[in-house]
Amino acid sequence: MFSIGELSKRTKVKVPTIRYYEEMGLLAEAERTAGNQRRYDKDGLERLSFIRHARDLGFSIEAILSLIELQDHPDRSCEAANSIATSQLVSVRAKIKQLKALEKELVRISKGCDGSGVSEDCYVLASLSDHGLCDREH
Amino acid sequence: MFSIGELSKRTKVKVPTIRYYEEMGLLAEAERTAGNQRRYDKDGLERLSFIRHARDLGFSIEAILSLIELQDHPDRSCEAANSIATSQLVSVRAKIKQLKALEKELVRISKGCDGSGVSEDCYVLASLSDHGLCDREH
DNA sequence: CTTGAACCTCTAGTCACTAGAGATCGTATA
DNA sequence: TATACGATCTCTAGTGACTAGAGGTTCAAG
Repeated sequence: MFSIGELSKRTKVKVPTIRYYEEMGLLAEAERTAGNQRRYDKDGLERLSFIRHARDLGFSIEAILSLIELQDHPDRSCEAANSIATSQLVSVRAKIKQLKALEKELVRISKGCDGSGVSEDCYVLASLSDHGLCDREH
Repeated sequence: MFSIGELSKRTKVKVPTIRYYEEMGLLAEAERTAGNQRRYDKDGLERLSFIRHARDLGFSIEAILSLIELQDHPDRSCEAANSIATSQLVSVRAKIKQLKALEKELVRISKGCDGSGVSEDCYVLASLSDHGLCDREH
Protein backbone atom coordinates (compact mmCIF):
# COMPACT_ATOMS: atom_id res chain seq x y z
CA MET A 1 0.00 0.00 0.00
CA PHE A 2 1.38 3.38 -0.97
CA SER A 3 0.36 6.99 -0.92
CA ILE A 4 -0.86 9.17 -3.77
CA GLY A 5 2.56 10.86 -3.92
CA GLU A 6 4.25 7.51 -4.33
CA LEU A 7 1.78 6.55 -7.06
CA SER A 8 2.45 9.88 -8.71
CA LYS A 9 6.20 9.24 -8.74
CA ARG A 10 5.84 5.77 -10.17
CA THR A 11 3.45 6.75 -12.95
CA LYS A 12 4.65 10.30 -13.63
CA VAL A 13 1.06 11.46 -13.27
CA LYS A 14 0.70 14.54 -11.09
CA VAL A 15 -1.09 14.22 -7.78
CA PRO A 16 -3.99 16.58 -8.59
CA THR A 17 -4.43 14.78 -11.91
CA ILE A 18 -4.81 11.46 -10.10
CA ARG A 19 -7.53 12.96 -7.92
CA TYR A 20 -9.13 14.40 -11.04
CA TYR A 21 -9.16 10.98 -12.69
CA GLU A 22 -10.81 9.52 -9.64
CA GLU A 23 -13.45 12.22 -9.72
CA MET A 24 -14.08 11.55 -13.43
CA GLY A 25 -14.59 7.87 -12.71
CA LEU A 26 -11.46 6.65 -14.50
CA LEU A 27 -10.01 5.37 -11.26
CA ALA A 28 -12.05 3.55 -8.64
CA GLU A 29 -12.32 5.43 -5.37
CA ALA A 30 -9.17 4.64 -3.45
CA GLU A 31 -9.09 3.05 -0.05
CA ARG A 32 -8.44 5.48 2.76
CA THR A 33 -6.38 5.50 5.93
CA ALA A 34 -8.00 6.32 9.26
CA GLY A 35 -6.89 9.88 8.56
CA ASN A 36 -8.66 9.97 5.18
CA GLN A 37 -5.60 9.72 2.97
CA ARG A 38 -5.74 7.64 -0.20
CA ARG A 39 -3.84 4.36 -0.36
CA TYR A 40 -3.11 2.38 -3.51
CA ASP A 41 -1.93 -1.10 -4.42
CA LYS A 42 -0.65 -2.85 -7.53
CA ASP A 43 -4.10 -2.79 -9.14
CA GLY A 44 -4.38 0.97 -8.82
CA LEU A 45 -0.90 1.37 -10.23
CA GLU A 46 -1.74 -0.76 -13.25
CA ARG A 47 -4.97 1.00 -13.99
CA LEU A 48 -3.33 4.42 -13.76
CA SER A 49 -0.53 3.25 -16.06
CA PHE A 50 -3.15 2.16 -18.54
CA ILE A 51 -4.86 5.55 -18.34
CA ARG A 52 -1.62 7.45 -18.71
CA HIS A 53 -0.58 5.41 -21.68
CA ALA A 54 -3.94 5.95 -23.36
CA ARG A 55 -3.84 9.69 -22.64
CA ASP A 56 -0.34 9.86 -24.12
CA LEU A 57 -1.79 8.32 -27.23
CA GLY A 58 -4.35 11.10 -27.38
CA PHE A 59 -7.40 9.13 -26.30
CA SER A 60 -9.99 11.34 -24.63
CA ILE A 61 -11.20 10.69 -21.10
CA GLU A 62 -14.47 9.55 -22.62
CA ALA A 63 -12.75 7.06 -24.92
CA ILE A 64 -10.75 5.73 -22.00
CA LEU A 65 -13.94 5.28 -20.01
CA SER A 66 -15.24 3.11 -22.87
CA LEU A 67 -12.02 1.12 -22.97
CA ILE A 68 -12.22 0.51 -19.24
CA GLU A 69 -15.78 -0.69 -19.57
CA LEU A 70 -14.62 -3.08 -22.28
CA GLN A 71 -11.94 -4.40 -19.99
CA ASP A 72 -14.55 -5.16 -17.37
CA HIS A 73 -16.80 -6.97 -19.88
CA PRO A 74 -14.33 -8.87 -22.04
CA ASP A 75 -16.82 -10.71 -24.28
CA ARG A 76 -16.30 -9.55 -27.84
CA SER A 77 -14.51 -6.47 -26.54
CA CYS A 78 -11.70 -6.83 -29.01
CA GLU A 79 -13.65 -5.52 -31.98
CA ALA A 80 -15.04 -2.62 -29.98
CA ALA A 81 -11.63 -1.72 -28.58
CA ASN A 82 -10.12 -1.96 -32.02
CA SER A 83 -12.71 0.38 -33.45
CA ILE A 84 -11.91 2.95 -30.77
CA ALA A 85 -8.21 2.62 -31.56
CA THR A 86 -8.87 2.86 -35.27
CA SER A 87 -10.93 6.01 -34.99
CA GLN A 88 -8.15 7.48 -32.87
CA LEU A 89 -5.74 6.60 -35.66
CA VAL A 90 -7.95 8.32 -38.21
CA SER A 91 -8.04 11.54 -36.21
CA VAL A 92 -4.29 11.44 -35.59
CA ARG A 93 -3.71 11.12 -39.33
CA ALA A 94 -6.04 14.02 -40.04
CA LYS A 95 -4.17 16.18 -37.56
CA ILE A 96 -0.84 15.28 -39.13
CA LYS A 97 -2.12 16.21 -42.56
CA GLN A 98 -3.37 19.57 -41.36
CA LEU A 99 -0.18 20.36 -39.49
CA LYS A 100 1.92 19.53 -42.53
CA ALA A 101 -0.05 22.05 -44.56
CA LEU A 102 0.56 24.63 -41.84
CA GLU A 103 4.24 23.79 -41.79
CA LYS A 104 4.47 24.36 -45.51
CA GLU A 105 2.83 27.75 -45.28
CA LEU A 106 4.90 28.84 -42.30
CA VAL A 107 8.07 27.89 -44.15
CA ARG A 108 6.92 29.91 -47.13
CA ILE A 109 6.16 32.90 -44.90
CA SER A 110 9.48 32.71 -43.10
CA LYS A 111 11.43 32.40 -46.32
CA GLY A 112 9.97 35.67 -47.57
CA CYS A 113 11.54 37.45 -44.63
CA ASP A 114 15.29 37.85 -44.91
CA GLY A 115 15.62 38.99 -41.31
CA SER A 116 17.74 41.96 -42.34
CA GLY A 117 15.25 44.34 -40.80
CA VAL A 118 15.72 46.64 -43.75
CA SER A 119 12.44 46.04 -45.50
CA GLU A 120 9.68 48.55 -44.94
CA ASP A 121 6.92 46.03 -45.33
CA CYS A 122 6.99 42.89 -43.29
CA TYR A 123 6.33 39.83 -45.38
CA VAL A 124 5.15 37.83 -42.38
CA LEU A 125 2.45 40.35 -41.57
CA ALA A 126 1.57 40.81 -45.22
CA SER A 127 1.19 37.06 -45.64
CA LEU A 128 -1.12 36.85 -42.69
CA SER A 129 -3.19 39.77 -43.91
CA ASP A 130 -3.55 38.66 -47.48
CA HIS A 131 -5.03 35.26 -47.75
CA GLY A 132 -4.62 35.43 -51.50
CA LEU A 133 -0.93 34.67 -50.98
CA CYS A 134 -1.71 31.22 -49.64
CA ASP A 135 -1.26 28.05 -51.62
CA ARG A 136 -4.26 26.41 -50.11
CA GLU A 137 -7.68 26.77 -48.61
CA HIS A 138 -8.21 26.95 -44.89
CA MET B 1 -21.06 49.72 -43.00
CA PHE B 2 -22.35 46.26 -42.23
CA SER B 3 -23.61 44.24 -39.30
CA ILE B 4 -21.83 41.61 -37.24
CA GLY B 5 -23.80 38.90 -39.05
CA GLU B 6 -22.62 40.20 -42.40
CA LEU B 7 -19.04 40.31 -41.14
CA SER B 8 -19.45 36.77 -39.88
CA LYS B 9 -20.61 35.57 -43.30
CA ARG B 10 -17.75 37.24 -45.11
CA THR B 11 -15.02 35.98 -42.79
CA LYS B 12 -16.54 32.62 -41.77
CA VAL B 13 -15.95 33.62 -38.15
CA LYS B 14 -18.95 32.95 -35.93
CA VAL B 15 -20.78 35.91 -34.41
CA PRO B 16 -20.04 35.08 -30.75
CA THR B 17 -16.41 34.54 -31.67
CA ILE B 18 -16.21 38.04 -33.17
CA ARG B 19 -17.57 39.49 -29.93
CA TYR B 20 -15.08 37.36 -28.01
CA TYR B 21 -12.20 38.72 -30.09
CA GLU B 22 -13.37 42.24 -29.37
CA GLU B 23 -13.47 41.49 -25.66
CA MET B 24 -9.96 40.04 -25.84
CA GLY B 25 -8.68 43.20 -27.49
CA LEU B 26 -7.92 41.61 -30.86
CA LEU B 27 -10.52 43.76 -32.55
CA ALA B 28 -11.04 47.43 -31.76
CA GLU B 29 -14.40 48.20 -30.21
CA ALA B 30 -16.81 48.51 -33.09
CA GLU B 31 -18.88 51.57 -33.83
CA ARG B 32 -22.48 51.28 -32.76
CA THR B 33 -25.84 52.24 -34.19
CA ALA B 34 -28.25 54.34 -32.16
CA GLY B 35 -29.74 51.04 -31.04
CA ASN B 36 -26.36 49.72 -29.80
CA GLN B 37 -25.66 47.26 -32.60
CA ARG B 38 -22.12 46.87 -33.93
CA ARG B 39 -21.28 48.18 -37.38
CA TYR B 40 -18.12 47.37 -39.32
CA ASP B 41 -16.28 48.68 -42.37
CA LYS B 42 -13.49 47.48 -44.63
CA ASP B 43 -10.87 47.99 -41.92
CA GLY B 44 -12.70 45.74 -39.50
CA LEU B 45 -13.10 43.12 -42.19
CA GLU B 46 -9.40 43.14 -42.95
CA ARG B 47 -8.33 42.91 -39.36
CA LEU B 48 -10.68 40.03 -38.69
CA SER B 49 -9.40 38.24 -41.81
CA PHE B 50 -5.87 38.66 -40.49
CA ILE B 51 -6.90 37.21 -37.12
CA ARG B 52 -8.71 34.28 -38.67
CA HIS B 53 -5.80 33.48 -40.90
CA ALA B 54 -3.38 33.57 -37.99
CA ARG B 55 -5.66 31.39 -35.85
CA ASP B 56 -5.90 28.89 -38.71
CA LEU B 57 -2.12 28.74 -38.65
CA GLY B 58 -2.25 27.85 -34.97
CA PHE B 59 -1.08 31.16 -33.53
CA SER B 60 -2.43 31.75 -30.04
CA ILE B 61 -4.52 34.78 -29.20
CA GLU B 62 -1.52 36.11 -27.30
CA ALA B 63 0.80 35.72 -30.29
CA ILE B 64 -1.73 37.46 -32.48
CA LEU B 65 -1.90 40.33 -30.03
CA SER B 66 1.88 40.69 -30.39
CA LEU B 67 1.60 40.61 -34.18
CA ILE B 68 -1.06 43.31 -34.09
CA GLU B 69 1.12 45.48 -31.89
CA LEU B 70 3.94 45.01 -34.38
CA GLN B 71 1.65 46.14 -37.17
CA ASP B 72 0.91 49.33 -35.29
CA HIS B 73 4.62 50.02 -34.64
CA PRO B 74 6.24 48.98 -37.90
CA ASP B 75 9.84 49.99 -37.09
CA ARG B 76 11.98 46.86 -37.11
CA SER B 77 8.85 44.76 -36.75
CA CYS B 78 9.90 42.35 -39.45
CA GLU B 79 12.46 40.57 -37.32
CA ALA B 80 10.07 40.35 -34.40
CA ALA B 81 7.24 39.06 -36.55
CA ASN B 82 9.55 36.57 -38.17
CA SER B 83 10.68 35.28 -34.81
CA ILE B 84 7.06 34.73 -33.78
CA ALA B 85 6.41 32.88 -37.03
CA THR B 86 9.57 30.81 -36.61
CA SER B 87 8.73 29.74 -33.10
CA GLN B 88 5.29 28.79 -34.36
CA LEU B 89 6.97 26.69 -37.01
CA VAL B 90 9.12 24.97 -34.40
CA SER B 91 6.11 24.01 -32.33
CA VAL B 92 4.19 22.81 -35.39
CA ARG B 93 7.10 20.57 -36.31
CA ALA B 94 7.30 19.22 -32.77
CA LYS B 95 3.61 18.38 -32.86
CA ILE B 96 4.00 16.61 -36.20
CA LYS B 97 6.84 14.53 -34.85
CA GLN B 98 4.87 13.53 -31.78
CA LEU B 99 1.79 12.65 -33.78
CA LYS B 100 3.80 10.49 -36.16
CA ALA B 101 5.08 8.48 -33.22
CA LEU B 102 1.50 8.05 -32.03
CA GLU B 103 0.41 7.00 -35.50
CA LYS B 104 3.08 4.34 -35.58
CA GLU B 105 2.05 2.91 -32.26
CA LEU B 106 -1.65 2.97 -33.08
CA VAL B 107 -0.97 1.13 -36.31
CA ARG B 108 1.02 -1.45 -34.39
CA ILE B 109 -1.79 -1.84 -31.86
CA SER B 110 -4.47 -2.19 -34.51
CA LYS B 111 -2.48 -4.69 -36.50
CA GLY B 112 -2.34 -7.01 -33.50
CA CYS B 113 -6.10 -7.22 -33.57
CA ASP B 114 -7.43 -9.36 -36.37
CA GLY B 115 -10.99 -8.21 -35.80
CA SER B 116 -12.23 -11.76 -35.78
CA GLY B 117 -13.51 -11.38 -32.26
CA VAL B 118 -12.25 -14.86 -31.52
CA SER B 119 -9.27 -13.97 -29.39
CA GLU B 120 -9.76 -14.17 -25.67
CA ASP B 121 -7.32 -11.39 -24.90
CA CYS B 122 -7.66 -8.11 -26.68
CA TYR B 123 -4.36 -6.91 -28.04
CA VAL B 124 -5.50 -3.30 -28.01
CA LEU B 125 -6.21 -3.38 -24.30
CA ALA B 126 -3.08 -5.39 -23.59
CA SER B 127 -0.98 -2.88 -25.49
CA LEU B 128 -2.40 -0.04 -23.52
CA SER B 129 -1.88 -1.79 -20.24
CA ASP B 130 1.63 -2.96 -20.83
CA HIS B 131 3.91 -0.13 -21.66
CA GLY B 132 6.70 -2.61 -22.19
CA LEU B 133 5.17 -3.46 -25.56
CA CYS B 134 5.90 0.05 -26.85
CA ASP B 135 8.68 0.83 -29.25
CA ARG B 136 9.32 4.17 -27.71
CA GLU B 137 9.31 6.33 -24.63
CA HIS B 138 6.45 8.61 -23.82
C1' DC C 1 6.37 15.49 21.26
C1' DT C 2 7.54 18.42 17.74
C1' DT C 3 8.40 19.55 13.13
C1' DG C 4 7.55 19.79 8.42
C1' DA C 5 6.50 17.50 4.21
C1' DA C 6 2.65 15.40 2.29
C1' DC C 7 -1.99 15.08 2.25
C1' DC C 8 -7.03 16.67 2.35
C1' DT C 9 -11.16 19.50 0.15
C1' DC C 10 -12.77 23.32 -2.19
C1' DT C 11 -12.81 27.05 -5.38
C1' DA C 12 -11.19 29.34 -9.27
C1' DG C 13 -8.29 29.84 -13.37
C1' DT C 14 -6.52 28.23 -18.01
C1' DC C 15 -7.61 28.49 -23.50
C1' DA C 16 -10.54 29.53 -27.15
C1' DC C 17 -14.43 29.37 -27.75
C1' DT C 18 -19.82 27.68 -27.63
C1' DA C 19 -24.58 27.64 -25.88
C1' DG C 20 -28.53 29.53 -23.95
C1' DA C 21 -31.72 32.95 -21.67
C1' DG C 22 -34.20 36.90 -22.00
C1' DA C 23 -34.52 41.43 -23.86
C1' DT C 24 -34.11 44.85 -27.67
C1' DC C 25 -33.40 46.38 -32.57
C1' DG C 26 -33.90 46.78 -37.60
C1' DT C 27 -36.21 46.14 -41.69
C1' DA C 28 -39.45 44.13 -45.02
C1' DT C 29 -44.09 43.69 -45.92
C1' DA C 30 -49.28 44.68 -45.34
C1' DT D 1 -47.86 53.32 -39.88
C1' DA D 2 -48.21 48.89 -37.69
C1' DT D 3 -46.63 44.35 -37.22
C1' DA D 4 -43.91 40.46 -37.53
C1' DC D 5 -39.73 38.19 -37.06
C1' DG D 6 -34.96 37.45 -37.70
C1' DA D 7 -30.84 39.57 -36.03
C1' DT D 8 -28.71 41.63 -32.43
C1' DC D 9 -27.65 42.79 -27.53
C1' DT D 10 -25.64 41.44 -22.68
C1' DC D 11 -24.87 38.13 -19.34
C1' DT D 12 -23.89 33.73 -17.37
C1' DA D 13 -22.36 29.17 -17.63
C1' DG D 14 -20.31 25.12 -19.92
C1' DT D 15 -16.54 22.60 -22.59
C1' DG D 16 -11.90 19.39 -21.81
C1' DA D 17 -8.25 18.19 -19.16
C1' DC D 18 -6.16 19.71 -16.21
C1' DT D 19 -3.42 23.39 -12.89
C1' DA D 20 -2.95 26.58 -8.97
C1' DG D 21 -3.86 28.24 -4.57
C1' DA D 22 -6.01 28.69 0.11
C1' DG D 23 -6.55 26.92 4.41
C1' DG D 24 -6.63 23.03 7.19
C1' DT D 25 -5.18 17.98 8.68
C1' DT D 26 -2.22 13.81 8.88
C1' DC D 27 1.86 11.05 8.79
C1' DA D 28 6.44 9.74 9.90
C1' DA D 29 11.07 10.86 11.31
C1' DG D 30 13.90 12.49 14.95
